[in-house]
Amino acid sequence: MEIDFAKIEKKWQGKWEKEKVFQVKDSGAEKYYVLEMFPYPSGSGLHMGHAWNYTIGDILSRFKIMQGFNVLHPMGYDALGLPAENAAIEKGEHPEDYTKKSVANFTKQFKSLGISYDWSRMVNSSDPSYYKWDQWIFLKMLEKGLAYQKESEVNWCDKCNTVLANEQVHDGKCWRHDKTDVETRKLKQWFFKTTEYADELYEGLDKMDWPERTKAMQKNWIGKSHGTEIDFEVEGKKWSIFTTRPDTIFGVTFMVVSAQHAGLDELVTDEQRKDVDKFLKKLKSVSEKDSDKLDKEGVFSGSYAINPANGEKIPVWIGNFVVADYGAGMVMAVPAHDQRDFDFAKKYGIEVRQVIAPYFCDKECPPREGKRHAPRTVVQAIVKHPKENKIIQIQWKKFDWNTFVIGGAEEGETLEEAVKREVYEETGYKNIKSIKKIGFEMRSEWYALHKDENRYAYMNAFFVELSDLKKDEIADEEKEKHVVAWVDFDKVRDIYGPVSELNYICDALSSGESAYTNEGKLVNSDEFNEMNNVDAKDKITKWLAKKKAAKKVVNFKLRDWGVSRQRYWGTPIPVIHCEKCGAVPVPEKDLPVKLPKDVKFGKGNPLETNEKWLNVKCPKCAGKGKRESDTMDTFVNSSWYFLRYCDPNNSKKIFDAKKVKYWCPVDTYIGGAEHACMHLIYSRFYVKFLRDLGLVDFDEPAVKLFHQGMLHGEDGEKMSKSKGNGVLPEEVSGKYGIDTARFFLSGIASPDKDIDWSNKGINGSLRFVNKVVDLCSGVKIGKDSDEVLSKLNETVKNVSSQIDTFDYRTATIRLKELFDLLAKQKEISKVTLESALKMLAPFCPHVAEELWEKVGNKDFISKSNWPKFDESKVAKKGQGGDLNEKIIEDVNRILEKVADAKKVYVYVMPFELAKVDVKKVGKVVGKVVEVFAVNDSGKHDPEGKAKRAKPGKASVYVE
RNA sequence: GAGGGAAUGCCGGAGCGGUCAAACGGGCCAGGUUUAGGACCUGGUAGCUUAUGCUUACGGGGGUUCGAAUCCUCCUUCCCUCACCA
Repeated sequence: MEIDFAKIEKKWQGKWEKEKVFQVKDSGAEKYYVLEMFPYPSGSGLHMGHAWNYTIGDILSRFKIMQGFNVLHPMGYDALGLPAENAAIEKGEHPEDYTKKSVANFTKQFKSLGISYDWSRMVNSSDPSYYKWDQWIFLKMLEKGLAYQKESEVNWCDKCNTVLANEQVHDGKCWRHDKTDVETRKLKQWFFKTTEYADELYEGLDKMDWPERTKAMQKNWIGKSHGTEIDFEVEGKKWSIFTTRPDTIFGVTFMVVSAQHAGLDELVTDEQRKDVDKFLKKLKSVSEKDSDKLDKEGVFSGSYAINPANGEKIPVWIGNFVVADYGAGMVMAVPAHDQRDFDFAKKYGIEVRQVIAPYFCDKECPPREGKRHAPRTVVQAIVKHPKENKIIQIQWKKFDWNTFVIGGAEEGETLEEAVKREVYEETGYKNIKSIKKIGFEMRSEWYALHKDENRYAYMNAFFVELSDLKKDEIADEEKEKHVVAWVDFDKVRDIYGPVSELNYICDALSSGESAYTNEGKLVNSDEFNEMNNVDAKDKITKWLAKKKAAKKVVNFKLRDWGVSRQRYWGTPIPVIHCEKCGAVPVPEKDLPVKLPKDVKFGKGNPLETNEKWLNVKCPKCAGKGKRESDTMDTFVNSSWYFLRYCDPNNSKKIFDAKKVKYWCPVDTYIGGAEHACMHLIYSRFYVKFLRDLGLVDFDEPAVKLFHQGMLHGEDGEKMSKSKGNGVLPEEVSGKYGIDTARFFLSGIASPDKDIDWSNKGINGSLRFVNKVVDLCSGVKIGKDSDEVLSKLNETVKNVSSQIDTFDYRTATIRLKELFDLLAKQKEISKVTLESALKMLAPFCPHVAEELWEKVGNKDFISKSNWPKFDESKVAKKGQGGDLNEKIIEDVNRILEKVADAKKVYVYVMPFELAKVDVKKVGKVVGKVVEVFAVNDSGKHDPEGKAKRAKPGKASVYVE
């Protein structure tokens, strides 16, 4: 039988619409809310990639309907935005008309895809009846102090001709124009206080069933960090400096203030003014080109700060690597223990003061209790051969270890002198070319077996170059102790005996000079010396707090959301500026503030070209007023649209709280990962705000989030008009049928992966669909074989859970297997055929409806009940079936392998399975066997041997 | 630099402690059908070899276990996100 895809698609789409198959009521059975991110209706229409995105949700939605849920599956348009306005500028078409046309076109295309949307609930954000509520929320935010205006440096994209939020700046470029540098401008802007919810936005993530990477991205973006605020006095003014490393306070040798800091001027002294101006000028000219590759640069401001820990006076520098609006915009620099500070200090010759010593405790000979020993200073020297690439290894005769040249420093001796002396004493070499310190002083602790005492060493490593091999005979006493050997420099890491600091020394030697950022013991830190630096963080904070110079704080990277845009096609901000009263909110009864149609596009903000709209009376004093001409960021519109779907036509309220309570939160939300830090954070913020207004009773917009992958063209490239690799749903539909394409795409890979379209590949799916059609027209209805029954039940079981977890790929495979088997049968029952068709329905809805009807049904398969499965009908393939039997089988097989065991413990889970017949098990092998039952918490497992016990499986422990 | 994810035949990808490595698709090879092509059907696609057989194989090294593609650990490589956040 041939199938006319175009014909049946039209037929069933018509029927679904006419019979309102997918329209839902706001009550009834258990609800399920499937949502795909609503699209921006562009003029170019939908391509196959879009179609696939929405199909992913459609499959889930249809499945949930058949499972008996009351499914809300709506669609709408995020219709405000720049492209419409740009089209207006380029083609002279009004954004409103452009949008209307695009929406109509999209809707037509959507409908021809046969997706299970309830079109009666469509929302369109460009409709005043929608954006009225954007304005209403704005007023509420204003009321609660969450919307505010401030003059600030903003991100400006020249191509968009408007301001961007921080989230919309990627890599210093505009998120829409990845070749356009974002500039900073000073403007008076409206902000939403997202920071008010920073902590909740951060902490809430842990509890959410969202993809790890999305949660990680959001965490990263919000950037919560615990630290200490330490007060430094700078020229008589208090600066609260944020740091996560209070333990390094004694190592602060300078301060760095951001070159962009607002209070910079006050810090610059007259003598330094010239240098500073020069520096700032240079920064400006560089940042345009390659701001990412900037070196750390700076200039001395002339001011000094007082370190509250020790009263020291330290210089304040101006640097290009400090972020102005994070923390205080000034940092305390500890060059010894922060790489950036280190680089900066080296460049400008500032002191590097060590306050943390790398600490090593010999694992093989750890210090013993009660055997204290006073610390002593020890030097180690890597001595290099004057000509060859070799170094000296001291091989100790009495103890089985090798070292570099090593020894204690004597009273009154400098470290260099000690090195010289030790080299001479141990090796006899007397002409040294250079001595170079390696890394920082260390702390090393071990138990010296031969002396029965603990050693605590202040260890210093040196790199020593000999100028020649002239040497004196060494003392007999030394000769007895060790042998001097030359070994390859490359093997430096292998030639050393059991001394734990080796790796640090070698790393420091090979990487050259750098800051030490790991853990260690405090040094040069007064009363905190020899304390572990991690413990010291808290101790020092408390100590400073007592002096009223510090407090523990939590800091966030997240900034407030700038929502003002200098463009036309957005939601007008409902504010009127009055000379007397300032910014006055438009009274609620006057909402919506509609966009005037009569404006001029081209230069500047179009809203300012309509004088009649612009000039109004102040609602407060009735004096002269001017409307706010900025509009809101379009992410405002998409932050709450999913709530409006629950009650889309309400003209009195934003929505009926009862309806939202029934439907929300969204159960499964599907959309691109690119929104992880924009739309998804904003809508979480909105939900929290609306919750605190008492309008909703949940904390997060969506229970589950799924990021679909992108559908690429056959060449593996992103589908685009310019590349000519786009695939249009209309064409596919005509050639293969939209259902065939759905089935094909479902079967390529997991829907969260990027996949490539393939004209060859779709043939395989066409073959399958034809096979199913042939089966339905040719098969003899009769009885099922056991094999068929088993396969059917197994398939129902698998496919049900696979659709739930978006494992569409495996589900299509199971369906192929099932239909393959059915096609081979002489006869099958009608129930079996129908069940198989039902499972096919979410993937191939039109074909399934058509065949459902062919088989003799009058109703819709889309509304039929999802088949149930019977575990007992699934054949035992050498396993399965009775768990008890299976476990006995398992155990016996294992026991045969471990024939020489004395005693065998068998663990089973869950608890109920303890009824495994012990005798039966033991008899087979003739061994002592004990069976334990284990529950989930590991109880009934006194010896902790059953860690590996898994439900339905036996775990064996052999003695 | 920080965080997240991944590595399995020619390719896309299943498998998530024992039954079982390579399901399922694509590609390729051979045979059948066919005037030919397409479509369709059958078999093959690590090696020995042609059998209801053995060997080698799940990025690499260690480990846990009676047993590891699967769990732990280190390393290598790749992808994504944020990156001077103190």
